[in-house]
Amino acid sequence: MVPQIIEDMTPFKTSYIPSDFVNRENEAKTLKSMVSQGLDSGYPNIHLYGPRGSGKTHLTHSVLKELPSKVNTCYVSCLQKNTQYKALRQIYREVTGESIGSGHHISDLQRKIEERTGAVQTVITLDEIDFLVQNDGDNLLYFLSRLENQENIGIITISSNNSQLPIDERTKSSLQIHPVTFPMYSGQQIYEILQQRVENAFTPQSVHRGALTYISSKISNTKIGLHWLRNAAKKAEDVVTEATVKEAETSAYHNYVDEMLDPFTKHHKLVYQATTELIQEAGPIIRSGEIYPRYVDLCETYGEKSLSQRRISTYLKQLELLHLIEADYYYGGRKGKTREIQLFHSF
DNA sequence: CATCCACCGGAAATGTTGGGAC
DNA sequence: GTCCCAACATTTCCGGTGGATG
Repeated sequence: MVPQIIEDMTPFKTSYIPSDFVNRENEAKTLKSMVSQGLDSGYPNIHLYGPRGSGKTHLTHSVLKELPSKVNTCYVSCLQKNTQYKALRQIYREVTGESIGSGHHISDLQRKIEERTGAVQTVITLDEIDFLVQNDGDNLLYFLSRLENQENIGIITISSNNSQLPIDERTKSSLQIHPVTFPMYSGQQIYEILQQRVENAFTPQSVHRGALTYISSKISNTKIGLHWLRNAAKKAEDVVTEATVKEAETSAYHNYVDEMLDPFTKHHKLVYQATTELIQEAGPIIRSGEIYPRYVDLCETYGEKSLSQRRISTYLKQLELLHLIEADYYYGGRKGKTREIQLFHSF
């Protein structure tokens, strides 16, 4: 149900792309000029890097939307498409409009894509690229870097974790990547961004200045900010005050976590639950070795078959890439080989 | 200076699944 | 159908790590 004081929910949907990007004017200009250069003199490959909720994905979508329709665009979120095959399948579907089953050989799919992209300008966006590279190495990027008619193909990779693509030098140098860095929003900038959404969505005078100031002082991730405002609006009678906002803080963060974990498995969620439980009980820092038995307990209570410790180790790594947890690695020393884990700070 | 901590993380093995060729 | 193949999630196996401790 849409709260009373929200006139138009659209600016609060995750799919909403604002027409102008407050405080991202420079990055927008850079990206636009790089991509439009591709139309006649060859597409550069671009790597976007910046903190979560700093506008990388949204800005990319808005720039690609403005390309003429003769240019093929594909968007792949590597959270789910974390192997070469799965990503290629998605690319094939977006380029041709036909979907393809799962039982083919990678080389068949590669050949089909090579045939289709040779003559047509194509821009491929690989969002959350770290998840694919971590799981499957640089096979996909290597293939893409070797496609015929490179000047017709633009690759945009997006990462919140690595300012450089974490891949083999050989592949990297043949890709010729132009980095674009998104700085973290300041409190003032977050304030302005949220205010713009509020103006478009809420009834006039329904959000106090103090409410926005409080949120902006706490976070720099716009995605969390939007969850926060939405939750505050649900709780509010007729006006969102600083008090309303404080009341909504916890639930807003929970909603954010739910959204981040949505594309992942039940076991990722159980690992996260085990971690937060332990942190609540035993202080802000825990060891990876404590998490596994707790996770197994949780599986038992929910009637799930638990996965191996080795598997959970990679799931923990993924929670780290999502910036839900932070980990310090020890490779020996008195503590042995282990990770010290805490919840992610500095939102 | 040898030993120990404690699990990281690479590599190979296993089991399941869908597809094409016959 | 049957057979073989590759993709994929997961398990199994195990070598490796370096500061503190005695």
